[in-house]
Amino acid sequence: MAKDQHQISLTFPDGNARAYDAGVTPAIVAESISKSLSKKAISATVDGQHWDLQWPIDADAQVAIHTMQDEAQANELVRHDLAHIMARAVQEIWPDTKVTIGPVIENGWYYDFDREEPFTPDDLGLIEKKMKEIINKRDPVTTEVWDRDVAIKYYEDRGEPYKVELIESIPGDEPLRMYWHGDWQDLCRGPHLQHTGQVPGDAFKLMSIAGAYWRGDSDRAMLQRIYGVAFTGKEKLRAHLNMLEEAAKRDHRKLGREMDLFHMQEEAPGQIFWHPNGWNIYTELQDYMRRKQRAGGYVEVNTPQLVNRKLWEESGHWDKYQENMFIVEVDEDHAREKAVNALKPMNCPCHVQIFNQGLKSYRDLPLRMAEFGSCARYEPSGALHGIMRVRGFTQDDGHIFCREDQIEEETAVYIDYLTSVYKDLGFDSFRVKFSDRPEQRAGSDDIWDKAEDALLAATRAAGIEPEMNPGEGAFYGPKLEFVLTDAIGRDWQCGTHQVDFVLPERLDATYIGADGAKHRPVMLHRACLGSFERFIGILIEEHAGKLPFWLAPRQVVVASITSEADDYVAEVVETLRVAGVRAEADIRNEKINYKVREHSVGKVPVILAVGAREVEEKTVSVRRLGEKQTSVQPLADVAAQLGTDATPPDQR
RNA sequence: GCUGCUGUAGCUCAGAGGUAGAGCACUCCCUUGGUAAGGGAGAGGUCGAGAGUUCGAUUCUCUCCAGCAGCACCA
Repeated sequence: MAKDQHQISLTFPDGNARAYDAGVTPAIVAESISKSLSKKAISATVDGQHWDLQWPIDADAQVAIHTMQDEAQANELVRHDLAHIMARAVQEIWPDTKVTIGPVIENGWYYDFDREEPFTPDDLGLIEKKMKEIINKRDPVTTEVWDRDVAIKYYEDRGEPYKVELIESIPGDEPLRMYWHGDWQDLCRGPHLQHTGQVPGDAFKLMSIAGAYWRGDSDRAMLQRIYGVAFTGKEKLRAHLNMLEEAAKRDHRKLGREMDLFHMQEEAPGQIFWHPNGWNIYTELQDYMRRKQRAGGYVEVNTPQLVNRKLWEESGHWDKYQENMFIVEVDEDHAREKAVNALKPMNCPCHVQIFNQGLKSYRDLPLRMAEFGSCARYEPSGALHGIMRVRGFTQDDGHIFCREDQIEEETAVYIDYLTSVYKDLGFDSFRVKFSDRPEQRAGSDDIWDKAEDALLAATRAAGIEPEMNPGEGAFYGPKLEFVLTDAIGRDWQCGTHQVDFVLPERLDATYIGADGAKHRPVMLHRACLGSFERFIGILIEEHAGKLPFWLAPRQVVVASITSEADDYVAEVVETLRVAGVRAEADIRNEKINYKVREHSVGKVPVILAVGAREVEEKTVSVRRLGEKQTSVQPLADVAAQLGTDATPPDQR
């Protein structure tokens, strides 16, 4: 025994320390503490790192032993073990299937397979059954560290090319860890549970099958991905499935139909037919944004939809963005050549044209130029999604022409502006991603340093620590992305703020400096909502259709209980309209129950029911959406209150 | 764009190789009813489009279009 037998000191969460032989595993540590802990243990945290019970500890460390009660660690292990168990199940059922990778994700995991035959929804049941069998076997989970070449040889022999490639792409030449779930083996960093029986067999569910490119590269093989969700107990699984069901009810596509907001049809894929109700939201939001922009020191402009290719060639879009552009060729009489135009996919080149008219002075900067710019982009068919990702949309676009040393200040001003807009629209918090220099880029590192520093400094000064998105910036400059999530938690970039050194150069934008010489301005591209279409989609889902009163397309329905109240209904509607409220009458020959149900389903925020009593007393019976309680109040009071509610937040 | 799935009445969905059904919505009639569906009758469909197989296709096959989930791409 040449092994190092020195002692190490392990400190536990309660502050107590104990001495162990070096190389002790958390499993042994747990046993030394108590028999029951040893049984319940699933993993450990060693100096902040999630640690397998079988991994040795070689030096003094802070150690915490985890059980299923430790939600974060337990979820990670359960999901990760299930990924392996699922891969084993799939290979047991279809041995010709090749395995690739299977990471833990939010609420579950996925695993990508390569197999000739596509998996069918029925297969999911089969796989789940097999997985439960594996769990019931309580097969031990074991781990070993292998040399690289041994691992590569092993996978080559087994006909697992993806694993070979994976190993070859792992940098360095450190040894690799292998895990076994019973006889089934996978390359894996770990940690894992101790045996398959530790996975709760009733707290997972396979959700869906989808295609996914190997290594996320659309030039490479399309694999089959199976998604699963898993939790530490079946109640939590049930709660999650329940949440998904509830979220589906908030889907803007469903609510858009139910609230009669918009529709889309085959003849115009990715474009929206706004119905009166939906257009009401849109225009109300646009009116609000226009006021905010004015207050924010922007000048509003408007530029052409259809622009000759010459400008797109100069801007660089013809080269870099052509496949996303709608190109329109016009055969003009007597013309020698066809005129080739493109619907604008962005507004920036047009804004530079306005900037370029006349001479600009340094005194004009920063120049904040805004447009509700309608853009058309030929988005890939598979990218379209309701009104959130469309081919025709309108950005609340803006470009700030400024000096390099104004970037930070303008960014700070912008973040402040965006924050107040989001707050007014019901988003008190949002995520910010910071994307820095990509490999392929224009401009010197010196300029990039300054631009990145300026964006980061302004963001942090606003008290926001952005998520880092390394290498994801545009080729012309770094950017901030403001991200909101939809009903089922998918991320959508709404606001954006980007620095651009390139376009002013390409389109030769200049201003005259204090020194009398021409200088190049920097352009900041920014959109706050992003696009009205996407933002309205997010708004609908965020509020489950129950929009803030001032944005609600139908604010009040005044419903008669008996036809004797019809005249009074008209009077109430008129009073509300005068107070600035969108009110409509419902004097149909229907029961009040029926009317209440219909307008509740239609998400009308306020229903005022009036019958003989209200006519007599000049009152209304107020029922707010989502409340069972009603209250009878004087008409004048209700009109005043609703008039206030209907006032946009910036005008209160 | 890629992989898989889907496309039947305005909506949600049944259905079968022999040219279609339900509920809700819609229209009309009865009902005037106090806060989430009162009753009755009626009308409504080239079964996504095109081609093929078949005596016969909405049903089977192929192509296209659109939608859904995911991937890739992106506001």
